[in-house]
Amino acid sequence: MTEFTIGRLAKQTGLATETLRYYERRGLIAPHQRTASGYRLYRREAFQRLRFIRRAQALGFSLDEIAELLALSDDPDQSAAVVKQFTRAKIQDIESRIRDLERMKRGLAALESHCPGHGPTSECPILAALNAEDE
Amino acid sequence: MTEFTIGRLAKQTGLATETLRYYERRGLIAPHQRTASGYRLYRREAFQRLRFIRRAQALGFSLDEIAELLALSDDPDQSAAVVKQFTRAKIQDIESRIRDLERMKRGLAALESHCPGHGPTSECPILAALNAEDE
DNA sequence: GTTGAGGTTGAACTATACTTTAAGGTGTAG
DNA sequence: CTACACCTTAAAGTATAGTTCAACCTCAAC
Repeated sequence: MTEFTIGRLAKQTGLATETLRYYERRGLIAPHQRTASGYRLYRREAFQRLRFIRRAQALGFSLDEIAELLALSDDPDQSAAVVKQFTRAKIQDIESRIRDLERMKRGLAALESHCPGHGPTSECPILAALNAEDE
Repeated sequence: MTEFTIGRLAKQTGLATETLRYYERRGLIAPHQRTASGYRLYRREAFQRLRFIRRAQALGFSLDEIAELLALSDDPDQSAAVVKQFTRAKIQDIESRIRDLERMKRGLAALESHCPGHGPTSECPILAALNAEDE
């Protein structure tokens, strides 16, 4: 069997059929053809494409970005330089998000360490800090 | 002047009037009273409450969580223990997100270091890795 | 031939934090 | 008295990644 209905593809990839149709609307993956009655038929390449999507998602790329990556991958005239630049930008984006989260974590940890963990909220240093006049 | 219309409160806090109305719908802040014609009137406490919201947001709390924090702050019968637990849970949440991002970053950095940055996409190791058969 | 699993579509819903729009009332300065 | 800035509401739109729903069609088995 070299062709799969959407349900088989879904079962084997662990995705929901609705997700596959959603990816199609987003331009990420299309069935190779349709049956006379309109059923989607996918070939083995679909698994590869979905694996690409899954891996790229795990690396932090959005579906829009993945669509761009797939377009680059599909077009032999494109340069690897574009992909590298894309990757670098994503690394910087992630580094920036990590810095934001580290800052939040430090702020929370400082508050948490001052809280005795008992008594009324009126004496809670965490709430006091959020309410404080000074900056 | 001890009372402020929504526009004045917005200007002084840097928030949009729509955002203030949105916060009201979300149960975060309400005007002290209304004029006969329905205009919202806020008192000085509103600035404090909005500062609380801003700071809590900067620490990574969602508006729903901030609503809970404000409710805890408003209720003298609540224990500081709840706030401390809340803060701990948020720290763990943030640590988990940082770990996810670190993992992504390592994956991207590994790919990026293998890419020469020139040549056709067909020879791009980044795309190759995303397409690769093996796990 | 009917039942049940699985397929089709478009639209609406989820979560988060707003922003925008539409249609209309209010307050004040000239 | 008429601009014009500012206020009101409810509803819809934005971005992201789907999920759920309604109404209907198809395919294989019994």
